[in-house]
Amino acid sequence: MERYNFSETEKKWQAYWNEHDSFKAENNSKKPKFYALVEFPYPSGHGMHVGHIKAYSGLEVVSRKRRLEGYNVLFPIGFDAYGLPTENTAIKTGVHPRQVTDENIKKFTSQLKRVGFSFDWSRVIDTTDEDYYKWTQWIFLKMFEHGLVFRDKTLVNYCPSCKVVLSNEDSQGGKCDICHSDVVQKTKEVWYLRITEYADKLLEGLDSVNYLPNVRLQQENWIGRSEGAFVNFTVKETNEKLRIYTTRPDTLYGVTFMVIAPEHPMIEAHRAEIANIAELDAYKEECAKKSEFERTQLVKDKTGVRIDGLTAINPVNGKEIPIYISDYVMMGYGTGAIMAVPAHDGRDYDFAKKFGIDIIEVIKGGDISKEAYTGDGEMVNSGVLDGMTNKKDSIAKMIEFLKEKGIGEKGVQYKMKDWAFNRQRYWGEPIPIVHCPVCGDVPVPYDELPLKLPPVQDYKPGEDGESPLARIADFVNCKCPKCGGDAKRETDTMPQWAGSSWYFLRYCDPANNTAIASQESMKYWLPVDWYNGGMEHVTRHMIYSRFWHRFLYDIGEVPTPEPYAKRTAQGLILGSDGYKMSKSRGNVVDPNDVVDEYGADVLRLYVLFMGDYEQAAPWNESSVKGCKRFIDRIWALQDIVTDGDSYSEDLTPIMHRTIKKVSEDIENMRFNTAIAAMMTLLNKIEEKGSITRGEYRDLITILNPFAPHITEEIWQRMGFGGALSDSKWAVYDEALCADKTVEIAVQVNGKIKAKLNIPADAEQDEVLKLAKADSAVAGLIEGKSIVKEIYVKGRLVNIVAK
RNA sequence: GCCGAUGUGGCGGAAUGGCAGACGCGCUUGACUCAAAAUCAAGUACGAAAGUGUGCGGGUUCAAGUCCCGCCAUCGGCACCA
Repeated sequence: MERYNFSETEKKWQAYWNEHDSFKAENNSKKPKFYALVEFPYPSGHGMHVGHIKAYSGLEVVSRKRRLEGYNVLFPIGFDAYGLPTENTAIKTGVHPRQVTDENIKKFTSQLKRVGFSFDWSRVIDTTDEDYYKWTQWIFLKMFEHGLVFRDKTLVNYCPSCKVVLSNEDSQGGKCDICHSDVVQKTKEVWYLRITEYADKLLEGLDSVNYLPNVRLQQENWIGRSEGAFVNFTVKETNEKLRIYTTRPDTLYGVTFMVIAPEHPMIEAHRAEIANIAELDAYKEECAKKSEFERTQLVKDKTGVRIDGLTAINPVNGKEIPIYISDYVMMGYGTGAIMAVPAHDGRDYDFAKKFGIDIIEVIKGGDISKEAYTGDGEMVNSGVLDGMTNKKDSIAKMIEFLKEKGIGEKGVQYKMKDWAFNRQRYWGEPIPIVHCPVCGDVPVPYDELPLKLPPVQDYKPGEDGESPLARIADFVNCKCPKCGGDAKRETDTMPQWAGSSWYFLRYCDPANNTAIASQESMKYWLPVDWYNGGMEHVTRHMIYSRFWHRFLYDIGEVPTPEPYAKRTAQGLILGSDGYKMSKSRGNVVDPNDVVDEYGADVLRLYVLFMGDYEQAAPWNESSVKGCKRFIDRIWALQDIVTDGDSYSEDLTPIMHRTIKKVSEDIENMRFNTAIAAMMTLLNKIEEKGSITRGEYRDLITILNPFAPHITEEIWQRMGFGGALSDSKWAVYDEALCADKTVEIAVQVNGKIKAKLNIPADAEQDEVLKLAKADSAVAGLIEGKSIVKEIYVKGRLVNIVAK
């Protein structure tokens, strides 16, 4: 047998699949459907990364198995091509982003094809395509129509380097997600999507889907629902209400001061009444200078200033308490004002200690002279609540009390904020809104979509934080669609998350030019049966797309409330040095290099064999060679193949066991142990020295999803008929999985003393007799009384002797 | 700080409460070769042995990597969220 020529063979089969449309999904099929989705890549200039290969290989294997099992499989791919890196490359090199994108997509496509992924290439989408973003704009307008889009002037996260407004999601940790520079706070006119209106629906929806527990948890944390109460305090001097939100209304009697955010409007409204307004202004200015990062991450010590001239009255006991401003209270959460209970809140405690404020215990159990007590206990000094010990009951009772007295009510808050939806950049979907001096914000009529991104020469952002589109007079100046008067177009574009929020819908029917996709196609394919991707997309992309999908469901445009029935996530591939792969570290592995040297099958096998699919694992060049050896040995089996479509007697149990193991492991994403099981089988076959045609056929069938090229080639050479990709998955018989004889361990008092070869179905009496007769065992139990005898079938015997 | 995950040979990692270290890498020895690579064969947790070994300390059990209690470390998410 000649050596396996992987490069020739892989090209041959890739061409074959291409010509035969082997992986084309059928929209009108009687077969059961399976929709497998992987996160479509952002086509960056660096080309693909082995991490992409691992991310796609998981569902690639599942998809190939499903096809052999008789499913009509939709396994699509596309490109999430709008975004800053492309625009920045364009600015740096002077090449238009359209051209940069096209080149990058070409590069990615060729890389993906070289790996032999079974994507349906007839359904490729590109979010920057006019026929695609037309529908992104269409969905935006639908949201506008339904009141989910609004404009507001607020403090936003602004990246001075990228010159764009960032969402909270894009500026986690106070760093720009794209360029990693520090984000600053800036007042800006911002478009928002009212995602908070969907907070509860997004939470409830989690009950109906099968997400990895960790994924679900992160989404829940992100939405951050908390239940509590709103309480109205009164400001003595102005007789106005100061409204707060608290999750612990049961501690109201322990309130000894109040704190409001530096930006709280009460200060501006009562400048005249406040004696130390200059001091407050100075503090406010100091706070404004701090970035959100400094404000939340670096500040350990509490700072603040007492408002001189305003006093609050605790509505439950009439006590007068001071009001402070401090930056540990945020304007963006709750009401921007809190009641402070130093005895039972760590932050309030720190503040009270620093400013010498009273600390009143209302829950017994801690030592408030040392620290705040946040645990449970008996209520004291608390009027109607005194003597209660259950926190839940106390809270309920207090809420009831507040309601009765008309001073407060139950309330719910979310950490999730509305989605800042505009960017001052060129390479994004234009926001289809016209600003009319008469009519206000007017949507571009649906029949004028797509609102095309004008081809320009100069796509650098404006120094003033304006979009480059603002400089294009042709684009900006227009007529109001409503009144026909002179108007100006919105010049900001959508964020990168827009196009990826609905792409899975487009795959159902990618060429449709009258709808996002036909109802028929969506009814057939949705929901996505299995979605795999990175943990880093769990809180942003996943939340956004679930929001869009749920909205489309609510207005009757899609047939399912949830887009993804199941969600898993792969672990990172680390560099061989154990660090995250990055250009700057120089530890990035290019999949092309691996394909050149070892072949696509080896690359695919290795990324799945290297460890637990969901865990991170470092790249190891030597281990890649191990997979190469495996492939070559599978190839060499052609030399020892013998006639016979059935299994040989001695290999029957392990054949059935391996098929079972591989079948089950693929479903559980335990690809590493599936491959290990096939290696074990191979070892056994080599030890035996021969393999029947039937055994070989089934072995390459279960290996096919992992290593499709070599298995197709062997299939053809062996003359099994047709193409393996059109064949059937191997079946196993549970009854034939067990070996006839087994080796069991013999323990005395839990320690292994001997081994026995016995028939698998041997009875306990028989086995114990054999065990006691063993020379190593006999001596140990002689003269002792046997307390207990345990026999675990096929495993071990344990004799407990005293 | 809160939430979650993880901790097993030289390395990546396997183990429905039932023989810890499957499988792969690496390494050692041998074969082939003038030699090397590749390939093939044997071995490979530690210990001379009795034995000892799954981050540490306890516990349950005939039997614990696995279950329970208490720690430690690493990673990830959230973070003055009231």
